[in-house]
Amino acid sequence: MKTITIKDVAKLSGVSISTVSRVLNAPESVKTEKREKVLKAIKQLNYHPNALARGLIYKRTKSIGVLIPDISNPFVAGVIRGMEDEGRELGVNLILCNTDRNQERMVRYLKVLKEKQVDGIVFTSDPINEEYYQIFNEIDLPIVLAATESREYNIPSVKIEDEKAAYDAALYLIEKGHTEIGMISGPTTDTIAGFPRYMGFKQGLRDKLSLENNNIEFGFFDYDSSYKAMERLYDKNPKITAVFCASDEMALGAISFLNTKGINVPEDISILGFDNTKIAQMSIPKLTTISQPMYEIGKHAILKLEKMISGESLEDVVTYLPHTIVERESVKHL
Amino acid sequence: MKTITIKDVAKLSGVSISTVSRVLNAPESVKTEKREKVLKAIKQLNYHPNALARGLIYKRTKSIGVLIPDISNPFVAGVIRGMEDEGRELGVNLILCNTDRNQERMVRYLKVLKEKQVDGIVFTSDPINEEYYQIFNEIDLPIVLAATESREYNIPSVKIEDEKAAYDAALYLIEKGHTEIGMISGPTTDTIAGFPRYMGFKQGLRDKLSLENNNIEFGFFDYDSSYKAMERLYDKNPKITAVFCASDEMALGAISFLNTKGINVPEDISILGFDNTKIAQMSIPKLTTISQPMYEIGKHAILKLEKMISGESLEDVVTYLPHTIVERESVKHL
DNA sequence: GTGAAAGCGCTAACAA
DNA sequence: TTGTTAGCGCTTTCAC
Repeated sequence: MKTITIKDVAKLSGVSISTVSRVLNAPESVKTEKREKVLKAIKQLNYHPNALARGLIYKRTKSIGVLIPDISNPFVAGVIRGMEDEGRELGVNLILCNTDRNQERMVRYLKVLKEKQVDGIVFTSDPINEEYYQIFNEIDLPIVLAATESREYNIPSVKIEDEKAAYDAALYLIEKGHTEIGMISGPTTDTIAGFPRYMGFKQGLRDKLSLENNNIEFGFFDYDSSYKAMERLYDKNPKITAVFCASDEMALGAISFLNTKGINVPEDISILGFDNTKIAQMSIPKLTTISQPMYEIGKHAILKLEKMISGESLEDVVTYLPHTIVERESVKHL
Repeated sequence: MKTITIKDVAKLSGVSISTVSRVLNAPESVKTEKREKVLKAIKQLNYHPNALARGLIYKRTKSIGVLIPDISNPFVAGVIRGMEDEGRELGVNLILCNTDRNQERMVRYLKVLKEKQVDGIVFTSDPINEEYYQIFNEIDLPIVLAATESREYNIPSVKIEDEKAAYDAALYLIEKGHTEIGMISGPTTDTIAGFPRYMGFKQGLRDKLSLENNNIEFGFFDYDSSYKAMERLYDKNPKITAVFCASDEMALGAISFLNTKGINVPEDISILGFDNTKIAQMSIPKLTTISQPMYEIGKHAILKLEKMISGESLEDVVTYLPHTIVERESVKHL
């Protein structure tokens, strides 16, 4: 299968390759008659310009690399969806890379992305440490963080205010009449979704209930660890009437445990989730949850990255998108 | 930020660019001393070979385009996960394209993928019609279908045997003692996940129960339409003791409806799902479901595509991966 | 308005 | 073992 090039088009239409190039890039600069001939030849030969050759000249590939922990995580998938849609709008494609939080793998990906001349990188969802920062630096590509941030290294980012969201979560539960409130938190070593939500929650209770809350157990944002955390929490304090979970999946784990004990949600215990992924609408009961604008986070991240790539200045390096509380069925007003 | 090239490395290490190229591609053919010098220069300059220039010569980019309906669909995400992992193994990257089943969008994507010189395409999850076939033909790139197939056009594909899976689903329910069985099917116009599952199910009941089943309602594989379908089904025949749903999400929709009626799953009515996505493990009750090997489908698709790209012959154009039944809690043995 | 030719960064003969 | 050079497919001066 011979690859057909601009030369073939030129020959068939009886013009020079420059003219063909012109009808591709500045059609008005070519006399109508010739232009038509060229266009016809392009159709006839089913010619597609070679983006590699173009990229070599333009130094822009309209491709960007996306580093994510795992595409099968619904939250991540939601963010990616927003990125892809915005990418289509802007004519850029996404190269997907699952890191599984494996640093070595990330370094390898970054290397091939650099070689493939991607215009930029968006890094999603994971905390940034000194080492990551070094790696980003070395690769020397525009980068934006989506659903994560890095104040100390001043990398552009898009996310919600997690601490405030958790604070609001606490307030919401209090408003609903709860005073004996528990939390299933992510690990506090997680500086994005763990620690800030933990802190925000505690602060909310301190401010409104003047109480130092110790009804907190920990898991890893997933179903199983949360199931067990709920068990511990219930053992520790069965008088709890509401628990705030640091992710929707955790909320489901908690509900599942309570279900085995014959404890009803929300009649006996209220559950408040976090994320508002699709499962929040499909569980029984449907989850009341802190909604993160996953799709918007993705869109904004791409938008911001494009600005960086094209050298525009950013209005704000760190942008916070608003969270909301989506009320469904898992929290009861006492 | 000047892009540094093979020339810079050559100059710094005092050799010709060919030598640099050699240490990159056939290190043993270069004398140790020079090789070390070159390697040192590469490190020092933080040089990354330009994959565009390479691709221009090799006619191979180690990138492949992935056309999916929607990444936020957990089934699709599972398949993509498998593809990406296999891709990493083989050193190829995935360019993600959400089509939302929009043909125009698909055509545009295919065009830019062609221009970007991807080595091949994997098309996921949607039925193929005459028009699609034409489009694929025109683009003239190796293509494999994942979780879909096209017998008439003989396009290589990887999926399960949907009809047999649905047949097995019917048999399973019968084995569990059910005789009054319903189904919530996808649209029969869907030639992949709709019609075959519908047919397989009916055939199962015919073979084992000698009965022409009419307890079938239709939805679009999603929660809401299935919720309503379950309502219709229950109105039509409240004596049903089991229903087979054409997707896990549908199963959840059905369960949700039953729940509002105070009908317990599986005590009063058993529910059998399809897919075995993550939600099947997180619902109450946990879903007994027909498991599709999403991850494996993805891996195999990439493997097969790579074979086509490298000109190897395929053992089988159409490959069927085995499905299994994962027993959890939503089906009761009568 | 159009064509010839240089050059993007690299690999692969071909010489030496 | 190494260097020189042509050429991958394209855009872009620079003449005409």
